[in-house]
Amino acid sequence: MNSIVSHIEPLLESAGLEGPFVFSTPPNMVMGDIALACFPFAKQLGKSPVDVAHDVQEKITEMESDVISRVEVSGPYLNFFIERSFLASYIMEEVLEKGEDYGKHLQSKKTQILVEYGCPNPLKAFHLGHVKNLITGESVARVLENAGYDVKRVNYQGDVGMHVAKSLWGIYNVKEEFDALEHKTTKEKIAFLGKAYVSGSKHFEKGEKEKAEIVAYNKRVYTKDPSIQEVYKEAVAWSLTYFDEVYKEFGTRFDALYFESQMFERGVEIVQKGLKKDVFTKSDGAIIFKGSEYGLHDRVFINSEGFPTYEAKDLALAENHIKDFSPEKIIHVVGKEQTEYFKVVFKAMEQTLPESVGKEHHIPGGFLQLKGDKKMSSRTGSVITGDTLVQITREEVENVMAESVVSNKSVVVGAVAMAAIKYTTLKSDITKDVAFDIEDAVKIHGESGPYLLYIGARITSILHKSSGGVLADTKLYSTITDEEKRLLLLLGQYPDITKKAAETYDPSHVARYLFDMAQCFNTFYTKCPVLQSEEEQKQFRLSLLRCTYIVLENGLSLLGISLVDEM
RNA sequence: GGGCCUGUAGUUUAAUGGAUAGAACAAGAGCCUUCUAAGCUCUGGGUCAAGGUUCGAUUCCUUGCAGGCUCACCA
Repeated sequence: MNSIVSHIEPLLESAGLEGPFVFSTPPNMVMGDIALACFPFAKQLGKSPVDVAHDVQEKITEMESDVISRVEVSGPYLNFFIERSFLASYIMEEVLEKGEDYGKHLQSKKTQILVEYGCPNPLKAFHLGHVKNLITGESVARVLENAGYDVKRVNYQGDVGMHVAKSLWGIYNVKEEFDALEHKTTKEKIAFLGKAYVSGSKHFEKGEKEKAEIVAYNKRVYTKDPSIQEVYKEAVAWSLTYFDEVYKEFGTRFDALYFESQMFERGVEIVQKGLKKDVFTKSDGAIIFKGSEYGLHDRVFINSEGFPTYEAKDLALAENHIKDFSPEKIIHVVGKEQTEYFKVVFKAMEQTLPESVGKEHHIPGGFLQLKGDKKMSSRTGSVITGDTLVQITREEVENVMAESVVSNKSVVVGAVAMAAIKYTTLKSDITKDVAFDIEDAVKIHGESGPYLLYIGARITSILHKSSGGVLADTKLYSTITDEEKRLLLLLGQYPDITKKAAETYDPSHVARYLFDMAQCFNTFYTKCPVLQSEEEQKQFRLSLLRCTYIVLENGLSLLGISLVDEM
């Protein structure tokens, strides 16, 4: 739309209007292709919006234009009808010419953005919340790259802290089991660690004695007590190996991995230094930052034991981010429950790390709410892990594909399952909670990943049967149907959508757009036969298919979803 | 209790202050001798409540109601 509009604007200006012009899409395609509301001009010209619309319509109708076939007035709106052959050649040429670059943008200068996401905790299960975060973070990164930013993916993993202590307690509680796992598979090791954590957590809440033991483990981790190093390091290594597999499976990778244990000492230093400058204050043996003086709330940065809290470690992390890269922005894709936390930490950071000012941003991710509207917790042990989700989804896909004969079926099943999971995660506003219903997540009908993959398979199938032949020819075809026009208009909007997604750090715009586009394609598909039509029309439609495929592929790649040839 | 956020069909959701609030699922009725029916077509059903600002409010403001998150030694 962006580009087509640039052909309409001069007409409006010669009709006496002053920009900027804000165009929209009429509610119904019968009314027109592109709309302009005349409210803003009413004041300028001292007339009612309806009169303005009529005036302009009259003037534009008198002008010669290859772009506009006619203009209609509907109340205060001007509705433009684009010349169909112009629309077709204009959009199709651009899409075909740019190919995988269609919908990409350039920034005037190369700006680096750090995107932090992932952030699982070693020694703890990789549950659905992590899956959501991983998928979302990767997609945000891709959307920003597509918008011309130099994106660096960073991950911060919590290898120290109470959760680790709980797991260690659980491990030592059944140490023989742990030892026996040495040569077993990663999956078995991880299952064990998950259980150890649950066991530690339960005992932590239950008994005072166990609680004290766990707190002692926490201290031993911090003080690098030699007696636990071997087990601790081994268990962390298991987790990290597993995470690598998960990252690969979900199609993500990181430019840098940071660990909480690395931020420990520097975190203390920063806070101690800040204490001398009165950035922090002592309170009940702890060192706190008085967020309350800034309309926020107070937080402990170093506890009364002298250990840094997560807050202090985050200060050190930020320092590392800025030292290791040269970001203009650092985006933390983290759950929205940490919104208030980040406000306080960023405020403290303004003073401990002045170069961070204006760079740190928190993108609050919604929760993954289970159907029973309970926030999922890995404490209860009744969690669904990422592996389980993938497994259940695969089974669902296999059911549907029971009859179909495709080559390399298990690969297709995997791709379709992954598309289903990713699409469900990304289709709604990033900050909103995703109501997670396992039935819904594995959905492969309606607004879903597989629906999108399906149109890709349909297109591939037709192109395959079209007796080959490269169709570089974007021959103009004069009789373009309504379905074709609608599809063309949508294809033309794709670059606007990717831009909006980057501006709002929200890939869901792309997800929903692709669904609209796919719906539109399916209507075209049922109404407009391709291979059976006569030569000139067939050529045109084949080109349109290729354009649709390009946009589909580009858009899906921003969501981290790959197409399949058949399904 | 303080702060922050959110309330849209039965469910999950969309809508720079603008046209008849748009979809998906579920429900009901149709469509496969024709490019993949994981599809298409049709039907019913919705803005938490009350005020206010505005030519115009799902959108902005106030109050109420309901829910979520958070508020010192967890991450």
